[in-house]
Amino acid sequence: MARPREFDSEHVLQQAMHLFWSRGYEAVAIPDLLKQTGLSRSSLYEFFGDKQSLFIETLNHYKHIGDRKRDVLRNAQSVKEGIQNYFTLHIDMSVDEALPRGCFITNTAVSLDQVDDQVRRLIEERFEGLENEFYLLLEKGQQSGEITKDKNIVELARLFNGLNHGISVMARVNQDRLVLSDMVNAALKLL
Amino acid sequence: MARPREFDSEHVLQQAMHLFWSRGYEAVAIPDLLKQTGLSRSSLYEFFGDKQSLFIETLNHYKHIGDRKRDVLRNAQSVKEGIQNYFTLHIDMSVDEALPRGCFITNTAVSLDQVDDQVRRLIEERFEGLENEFYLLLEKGQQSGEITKDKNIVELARLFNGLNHGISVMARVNQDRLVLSDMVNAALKLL
DNA sequence: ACAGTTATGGACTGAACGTTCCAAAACAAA
DNA sequence: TTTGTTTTGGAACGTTCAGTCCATAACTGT
Repeated sequence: MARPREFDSEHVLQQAMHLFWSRGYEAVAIPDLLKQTGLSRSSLYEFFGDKQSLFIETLNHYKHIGDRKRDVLRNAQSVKEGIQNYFTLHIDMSVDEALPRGCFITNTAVSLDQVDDQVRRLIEERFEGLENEFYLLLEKGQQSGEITKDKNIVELARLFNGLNHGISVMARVNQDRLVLSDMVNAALKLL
Repeated sequence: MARPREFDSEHVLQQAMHLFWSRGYEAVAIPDLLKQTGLSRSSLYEFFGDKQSLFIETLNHYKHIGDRKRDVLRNAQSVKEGIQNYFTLHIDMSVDEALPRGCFITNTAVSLDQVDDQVRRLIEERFEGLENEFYLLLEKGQQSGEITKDKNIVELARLFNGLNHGISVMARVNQDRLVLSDMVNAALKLL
């Protein structure tokens, strides 16, 4: 053992994530990261490799946030309640003043042209994963009888997935909770 | 009169728009613009001011594309047909290989944190405008009797607006037309 | 107290950034 | 052909970028 590090890597990832989340990869400069995280230049490169690697680590860090939302779907008592609660939480977080606006994954998806394969796969996986969570819940609903069998639950899962990203985009422009929840209220009438 | 310019500004705007659209403002460098448009450095600065001004001009140029889609809503014979046709065109363009993926306005909205007020207002105006187009069509539908009066058309207009941006995001990740049109098919069952 | 090890601060690098500038080029009018 | 005007090519500007490097600091184990 020797000199101990002066930073907490959870805190560093959190701060770096907030920067990338609000401004995007390109618009965040190393000095911004140093100031926000408190790291020295050497420590950043020593422990996180380079800007790209740190970015990927913050994306992975963000998964925890997404997963906490998905838990609402997984633990739902009913389909309607589950989807309603999921989107309530999604909207709450999208307009939370303590967080950057919208969704880090959605933001990154939009800048996908200039991103390497690892990031691309991460984004694709998260997109597919969310659609699948909606599908699984709807499928359970059909088995329990809550959702009639004539409903096309593949279509519905895809709509909710699309709506999720639509809300994330809207939240960057308009923080009016009512506008966002109106979208959900309309869509819920399909169930 | 003197030396005539060697470029066509429509063509320049078109090419520059494609660059900004696919990569975003930050990721496009001046040399990229010069190469793509064929302009010389001096000509770019002489006629378009600076990078930011050129960006705004390309955003305004893009409005024509959006307006062509909105015409489908404005000229619709029925609500269902209008919205169906709008989204068919929207999806066609979102995955058109001759165009950058998704929607330039949606992309820019996501990077709104680092954009000046002029761009912000332009984006907000386009967002509100599209929601309003949906609303006006739905209102006509209620007057004609196609849409029952018990439907909350404010909610519906907002849902379609959100869906529009959701599709734009999805199209950056997944170019499968079926996935995108499934979203629309599900939502159309609300009418 | 000392030796060994790891973390940190800050100077430094070369490349790329957006922007400016001016001499040369290319035309119209005389 | 010459004069006047505007466009163009390319060099040059200062700044900022991501990333490297090393002497020093700050600890642990002996």
